[in-house]
Order: sequence, then structure tokens, then C-alpha cells
Amino acid sequence: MPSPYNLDIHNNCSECAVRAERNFCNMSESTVAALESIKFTGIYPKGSLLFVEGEQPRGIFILCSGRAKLTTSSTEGKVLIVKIAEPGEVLGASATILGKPYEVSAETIEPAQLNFIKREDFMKFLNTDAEACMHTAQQLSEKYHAAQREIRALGLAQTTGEKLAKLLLDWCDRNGEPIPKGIRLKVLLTHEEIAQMIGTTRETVTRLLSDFKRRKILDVKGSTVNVLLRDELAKMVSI
Amino acid sequence: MPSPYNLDIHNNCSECAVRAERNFCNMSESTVAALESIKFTGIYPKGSLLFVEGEQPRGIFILCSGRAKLTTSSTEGKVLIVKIAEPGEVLGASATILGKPYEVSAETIEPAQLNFIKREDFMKFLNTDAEACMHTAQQLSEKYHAAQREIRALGLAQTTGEKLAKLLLDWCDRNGEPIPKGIRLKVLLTHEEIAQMIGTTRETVTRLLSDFKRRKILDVKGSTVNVLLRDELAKMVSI
DNA sequence: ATCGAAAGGTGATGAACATCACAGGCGACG
DNA sequence: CGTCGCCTGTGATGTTCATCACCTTTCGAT
Repeated sequence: MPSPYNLDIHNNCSECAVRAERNFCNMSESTVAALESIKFTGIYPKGSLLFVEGEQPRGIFILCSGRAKLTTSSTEGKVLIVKIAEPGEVLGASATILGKPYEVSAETIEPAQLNFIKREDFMKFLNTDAEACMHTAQQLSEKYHAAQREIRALGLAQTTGEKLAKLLLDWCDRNGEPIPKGIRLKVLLTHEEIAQMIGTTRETVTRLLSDFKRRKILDVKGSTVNVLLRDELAKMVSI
Repeated sequence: MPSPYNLDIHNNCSECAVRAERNFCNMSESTVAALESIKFTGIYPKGSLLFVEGEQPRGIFILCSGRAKLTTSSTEGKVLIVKIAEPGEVLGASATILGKPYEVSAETIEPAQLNFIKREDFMKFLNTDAEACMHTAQQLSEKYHAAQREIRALGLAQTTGEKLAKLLLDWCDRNGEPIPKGIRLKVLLTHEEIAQMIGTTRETVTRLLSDFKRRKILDVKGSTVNVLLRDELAKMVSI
């Protein structure tokens, strides 16, 4: 039976094929069993809002497959994409642990499978299972690390060009697939969204990308970006 | 016997007078005893480097008294002050847990008392004591929250004036003491350091502060800043 | 195949801010 | 009490980027 949205569904955590590669889920059998007993698995279409900045924490989401964007926005309506969350990440854990409002909004940008755990169940889980607590601490540490990188990029970059170059380099390292002429990237974001990731405007992103193309650093075909001169990008970043 | 630097020294965690108000340290007797057996207490003068960005994690520091600035810097030498850590905070935990290099540098800006715990001991402590692990997860959640706020401030502020206004408002909420005419702040940072906190230059901070003074929003005498029109500041921030 | 909405591209313009340069103030300390 | 070093204040200048305006292209739905 084909699953909705062409997703690989992992209904059953204990038999989940990819569990071993997932930092958080890679736990002992008994702990996974405990997790399994409190989770609610759901399949979400692209564009689903998991939670909204400022909302009281209902619980956490474990991103099994698909990706989600974490955003924050100003009262003026300006939006900043804080992070693109990848499979294996836990969303909403810090707010849930502190009992303070979610500090970002989370929205799927692809069809996604998520396991939801209610706040009360999650807290009980953490308090009774040392391994779960330890894995959560690791997960939080990684989140903090990523946030720190974001702060560096936003606060230390001298120009917008540098920020964009840095973003492209990050994508090369994370999702790039090597091709003869350089590195191939699948960019599923619009210029608008890229602008929201580096805190600038759509027009500026368009202009910078045109500039990079003109300088033969990039080569863009639809949503495929070939990074031809990675070194040129690296030369532009001082962070 | 007067202690060095006029610090209140808390050599003994179990008898520490302020423990109850400290999120991390506020643990059961037995857990505190375990912590006590692995900690090394030290008194540090102003300007001590606790750890440096990029260094392999040696362990964590618990800030008992005094404050420390957490900084990150670009290869160009530009410095960003990520956070001013207050007493009760744990420094270096995420790097220590992940075994990845410290992501920021930490330097005391006042004489400070710190408890150091070696990485190995800390990890053993977390793995064997559920309460310690839980408190660490809380601490990490708070750090992540603070980082998220920083990201918002850096990424969403429209102007530098807005960032400075936001910083002043934060200080009002955190350290402000009400006086008849408004709120009194003790600012122990130079314009240069304030600039490093909001990602701008020293001159711009000087000019903005002059502007605020001209508009009767502030009133500065040495390191004392009186916020006379808090509302005016609030009007300037959209984040 | 067509239509409408969303995304991409580009010019003109002005505001905000970095940068450079230098002057004045203020405290630390011999 | 002078002087040295750090901090603050301020002008002139140029760059970067946001903003607005408008057009073209692409894509998805029907």
C-alpha cells in the first residue's frame, strides 16, 4: 500500500530502520518502548503549523521524516527563519521543559512524519528515565550550538554578500552532492525565504545571486544550484 | 577575615546561602553532596579567560558570583558579545556534553567565584544522577531560550537604534532599580562593548546615546544611566 | 490551453551606518 | 601635578542596502 505523500512511515519506533542514526531516538530497547507508549504519530502535509511562537507549550515533536522551518517574527511582520530542522531533531523541547511559551514557530516545508509527546508525559519520561534525559540534554546542546552559529552569522558578518556566501557554504557541507564541475545543491527555498534566513530583502538576494552567477561562482537551473567556485565563496566569509 | 576582591565566598555548596535561588544548584542534599565532591572552587579576578572559542572542552564552570561575558569573534577580529552571564549560570555545558569545541569564549568582567567540574566527572555525574541531568537540561533550555532572543534581536531589528533601545529595556527589566524619575541602571560596559553586544560600531553607540540624551529619554552620569522615558524606548522596538 | 498567482529580475533613490580622522575629557599612577 | 592611556564626542564622506515601482517568467490549477 503506498503511503500518503510518498513518505516512509515508521509507525513502530522499536522496528524503525533509521533509529540508529538518529541521535535522540538511538536509545535502549526499554527506553524506546517507554517512548513508544506515550507518543502520537502523525503525518503532516507541507505547510502544517506545528506550534506558534508565544503559545503555551503543549509538548514536543520528534521529526521522523521531512523538514520543518523554525521562524520568529517581529510585530512589524518581518519574518526570520531561524533554522531548517532536519529528520531526527526534537522540536519544542526547551519550551516544554521550562514551561515557557514556544520561542519560535514550526512549520513543515515538506510532507513530514512527526511523533508528538504531551508535555506531562514527556516530563514524566525525563524524570523517570535517565537515558531519555541524557539524550534530551544532548539534543538541547545541539540546538544551542546551532543557535550560537546563527548568532555568529547574523552578528559578525560584515555584508549581506558574506551572509549569503556562508549560507551556501553551509548547504554545500550539509546537503551538497559533488559533481565534476563543483557541488550540486537542491534549493527548495524561494529568494524570499533565503532573504528571511539571512535577515535581508528578496531583492537583495536576487541581486546577489545574479552577481554570483555573473562571476561564474554559481550556475542556477530551476531549483538546482551548482556551486562552481566554492573557494570564491569561502574567500568572502570571515566567520 | 576579609575575602579577596570583596566576594562572598561559598566554599561549601551544602551550606551555600543562595543555593535555593539558583536554578541549577537548587538540588537535593545527596545530589549537592555528589556535586561537591567533584567540584573545584576558584576565585578569579576581573578579565580571567575561563575558556576560549574553539578549544576542546575541559569541563563546565558554575558561576557562583560575579559576571562573565561570552563572546565570539570573526577572523577579521570583530567581536560579538553574545551574552553577559549572571550568577547561577552554568558555562560550557553544551560543548562539554557534545565533546565539541567551546562555541564561545568566556571572560569574567568582575571578580568572580566559579566551581569547575572536569568533563569526565561531569559526564559521570549526569549519567548517574537523574536530578543533575534534569537540572542540566533546564539550564540548557534556558541558554537556548536566551540564544533565541539574541537571534531575534540581531535578525529582526530594523535599525541600530532599535537594538540599543531593546538592550536598554532588557537592562531595565533585569537590573533596573526604580527611582522617582524613572529607572536607574549601572552600566559597567564601555561604548565599545555595548557596540559589540548589538553588532555595531563604537561611534554609532555614542551618537545614538547622545541622541537619546538630547530627546530626554536618558540621562547619563558616569556609569549611571537613568532611563527617564521608558515608554519612548518601548515605542522604538518592534521585537 | 489558459488564467491567475507566485516568484524572479532590475532600475532609481535615499536613509542608515561604517569608516576615518581628530579633539577633548577623565582617571590612574608614578 | 603632569602625562599617559583609554574612553567619549563629533564632523566629513562614501558604501551598502532597503524601499518602491514595475515588468517578466514560471508554475499550478482547472
